[in-house]
Amino acid sequence: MNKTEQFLQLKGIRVTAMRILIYNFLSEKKVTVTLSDIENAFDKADRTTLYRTIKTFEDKEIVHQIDDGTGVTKYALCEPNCHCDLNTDLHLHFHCTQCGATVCLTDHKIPKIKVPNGYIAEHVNLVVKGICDKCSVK
Amino acid sequence: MNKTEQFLQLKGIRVTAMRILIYNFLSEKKVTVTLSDIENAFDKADRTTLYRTIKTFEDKEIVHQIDDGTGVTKYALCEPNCHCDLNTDLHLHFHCTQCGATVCLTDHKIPKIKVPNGYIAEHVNLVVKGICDKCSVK
DNA sequence: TAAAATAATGCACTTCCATTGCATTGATTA
DNA sequence: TAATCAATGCAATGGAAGTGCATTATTTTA
Ligand SMILES: [Mn+2]
Ligand SMILES: [Mn+2]
Ligand SMILES: [Zn+2]
Ligand SMILES: [Zn+2]
Repeated sequence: MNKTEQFLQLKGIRVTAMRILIYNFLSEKKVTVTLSDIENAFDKADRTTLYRTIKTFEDKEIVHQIDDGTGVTKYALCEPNCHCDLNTDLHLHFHCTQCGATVCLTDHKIPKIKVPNGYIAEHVNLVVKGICDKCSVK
Repeated sequence: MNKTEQFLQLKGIRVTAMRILIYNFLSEKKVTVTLSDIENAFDKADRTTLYRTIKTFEDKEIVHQIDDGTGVTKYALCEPNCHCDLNTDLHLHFHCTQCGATVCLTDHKIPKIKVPNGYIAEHVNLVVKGICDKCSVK
């Protein structure tokens, strides 16, 4: 049993071929991926299975969702010390309008946001759009 | 010719019955609205017309879009000194998870966000989720 | 180990929202 | 008034997310 399999088991989910494949696919990626990206990478597999696999990963805090405003949900592996559940230590996300890539800026935390009296802030989503490092040097 | 009609003409679009109605509907609202909200308010009108009216308003910077992460696009009238085009003076948006309302916090500007070297920030979308003032007092 | 229980997968179908083509109606201008 | 151009209405499309149910695989337990 290798690292990936051990990790999945530790997270309390059954270790299946599909889950290992998807997990490894995500860990090789430097950027966030959509369900379609996964579909294209595993065209033999059914979309529903991929969809449910990613949902399971989400539930178990293996991946987190990113809503970058493009209308398509992006996913990325959580960092070892990620606390998606607690909504603390939230990093920001960057969407490149040139190449379309969305990346986690894991060590750029979201600053404290002030809200008016009476409002209770529970969660913050912050997406910066612009040109990424790879596109800006071209 | 009243205020609304003058305003629309000033923005360089034809003054039609539908546009006046939708503009007034938006200006009476304290919160952002969805296309469905407008549909429900004007059930005699065709959805496409409402859709295109709001798109025209957007192009002419009469309204701005808000993506609050619910998956449905919200719209709100721009403030008199709104610069949606320049991406300057961006205010933040608040989405109440209790009543579902999304509001513009027009005098809560988005703080300067640092991005890594090589990245060029052009636009920032910031949505705070939580409990709004009306819901928190209940 | 075999049977029973539980979870994962695959297929078909649905829902929701955004968007477009095209014909028609209405407004503006020459 | 006729010609022109924009707004409206209808029908259809497309993309993405989500669900019900039968089948297959994995795990439990007797
Ligand atoms: Mn992230
Ligand atoms: Mn706003
Ligand atoms: Zn890029
Ligand atoms: Zn509320």
